[in-house]
Amino acid sequence: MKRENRQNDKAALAVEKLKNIGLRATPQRVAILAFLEGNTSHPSAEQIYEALKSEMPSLSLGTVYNTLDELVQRGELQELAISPTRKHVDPNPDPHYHFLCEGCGRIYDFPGTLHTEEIEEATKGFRVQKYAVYLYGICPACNQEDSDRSSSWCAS
Amino acid sequence: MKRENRQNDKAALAVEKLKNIGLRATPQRVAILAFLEGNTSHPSAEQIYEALKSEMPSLSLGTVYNTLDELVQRGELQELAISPTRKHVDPNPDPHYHFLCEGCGRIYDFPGTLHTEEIEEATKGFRVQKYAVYLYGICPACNQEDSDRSSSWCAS
DNA sequence: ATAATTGCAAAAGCTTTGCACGGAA
DNA sequence: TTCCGTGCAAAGCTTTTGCAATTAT
Repeated sequence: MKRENRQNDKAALAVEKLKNIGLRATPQRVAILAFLEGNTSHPSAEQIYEALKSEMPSLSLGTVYNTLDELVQRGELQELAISPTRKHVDPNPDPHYHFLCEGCGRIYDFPGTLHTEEIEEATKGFRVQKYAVYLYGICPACNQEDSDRSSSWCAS
Repeated sequence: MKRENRQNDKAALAVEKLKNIGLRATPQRVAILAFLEGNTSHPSAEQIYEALKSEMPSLSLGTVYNTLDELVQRGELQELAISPTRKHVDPNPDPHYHFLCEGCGRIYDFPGTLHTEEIEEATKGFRVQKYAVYLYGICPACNQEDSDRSSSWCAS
């Protein structure tokens, strides 16, 4: 019941958002936008498609790509080039940093703002319109696994 | 004459470098490394291939990819994911920022160091091993063109 | 000699595109 | 009713891979 309401809220929000930016509120777009609402997993198009096709079997991957493109162009979400092989999206369009764990592939949000004034003397004449900061390494969960593995390796 | 010597120097440097990192000094690798030496254009694999195939017609694109992979793995150069469609390489492996001009597609180097301590409280438990900072906007040359265009548009 | 490397071509991903049908406004 | 959006399938691009022939050491 609660879950249903949450879903309805997200769907309503999605419809609203789509109308605001001048896009038709099709079931596909609503489903995609509702899925992304408050989602911090930074999914790829494929992952969104996989997540939604059970509740909407007719959905096609092409539509996911098209919808994401529209939403990116209208500034509703940002595209991440943090993975070397796949694009991911972040429903939070505000600038912040991202961390890709090389162990599990998860992408994490980090607060952080780049002060382009710091490099202003170098950027003289350059108009910086946006930026991306990508961090790479090992997340706490995978770090833990590593120590587990080394402990057992030490103990054996 | 001078140009020839410079090329020989670069080739010699390339051979040296390859031996140091335990790779056979094949003509293909030497050509690629010599081409990249001191090159600040951040070429893609395709661009390297195009630039070299006149002087080495037998060179294949696959070899360029293989060589770049080896060099990246051994830390001799870094891969840039700044373009949404293509990977580029930078022969300078030291961390710094990059700027992609949306007007002309050129990639520029910028001095700059990310102080991960700034976000240390958020990164607690995260092991940051490397990072990338990508700036997007309009470079001075394209900016100039823009004002030229608007002036003539105003004047007409 | 021999193990690494090349070139070629095919394959693999991810993403985009074209087009006829269907549905939102 | 009109035009936008969808689904499907094909095509496009960049990158990777397999393998026989070649070559650096």
